[in-house]
Amino acid sequence: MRVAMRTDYGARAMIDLAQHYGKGLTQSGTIAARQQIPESYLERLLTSLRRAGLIRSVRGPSGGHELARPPASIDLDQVWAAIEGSQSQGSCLGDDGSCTVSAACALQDVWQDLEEGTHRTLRGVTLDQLVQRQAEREARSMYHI
Amino acid sequence: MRVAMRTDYGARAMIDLAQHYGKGLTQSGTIAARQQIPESYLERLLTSLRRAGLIRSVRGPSGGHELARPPASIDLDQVWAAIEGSQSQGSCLGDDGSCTVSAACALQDVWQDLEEGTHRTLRGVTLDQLVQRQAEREARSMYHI
DNA sequence: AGAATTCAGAGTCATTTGCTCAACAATCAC
DNA sequence: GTGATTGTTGAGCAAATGACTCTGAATTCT
Repeated sequence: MRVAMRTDYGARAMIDLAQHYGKGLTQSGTIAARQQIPESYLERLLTSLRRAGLIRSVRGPSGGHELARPPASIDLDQVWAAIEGSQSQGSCLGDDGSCTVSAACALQDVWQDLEEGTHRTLRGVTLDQLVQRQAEREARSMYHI
Repeated sequence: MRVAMRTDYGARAMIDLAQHYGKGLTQSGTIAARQQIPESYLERLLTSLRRAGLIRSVRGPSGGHELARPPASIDLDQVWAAIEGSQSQGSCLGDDGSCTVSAACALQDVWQDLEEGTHRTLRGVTLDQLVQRQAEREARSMYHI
């Protein structure tokens, strides 16, 4: 039950784009270098993010990527959904969401609570909040050195 | 980010044992049949649960398993820990819990929040609560038929 | 035309999952 | 004690997943 690498990659890429929002396009290679993400893997993630309508991409020389909307209007729940995709079903739960063993399975409620809790945690955490937090942290770490 | 099959199996097995708490030992084959879990796989899970001190096992003919403590004193967080084991690290987080990319990574807080939220959801959901819920659900489904 | 960049699909390699098998150890009935 | 019955352990396997790469397009700028 841990966060997948690609979700972390995707989130970091989005934060990177948020940090440069309004300053034109950013190329995948640049993001990959800054965030230490394998480039060819990142491109694949950017595709998912674009399909979800979170970023806009331009090809050709001097092409790149940028956020499709302002950082304040994008939260981690959207990023999560874009990347984690539609692969969420809980164990004893079938595709329709009901328990495959017992219709009275009390566990399905708990597993659903878990998922809802995840969404609740991620929802509301916007990219600009993260950019701001990051800036604060960096400033604070300066003093520590 | 979904609940692993074995966690669901383990939880169901524990509920099964809770339903028969105080009525002596229950054999793995019986649990496997009732909960529709592959028996040889279940035995392996029961070992984990026993190592965690959640159940007590007796071998030999008329052997079996039973809860080591009353169902009210065991919650899903303990079951989770027993089965999910010690394999929790979040993406950009190294073994020490700090971000491998940037010490100022704002994401690590979020990922940690996710994990804490999971524990918070599971903690307090005791086996006897689940048994009770299950009974209520079954009673309700009787009326529906 | 040619270079730089994104886009798309298949393909690789290692890990994890769900699960089985076989040998072993303990316990009970006789 | 013998043998049947049950739990315990370890090795191991097939399929899925995950992280990542390669190749070859498509697109756009100069």
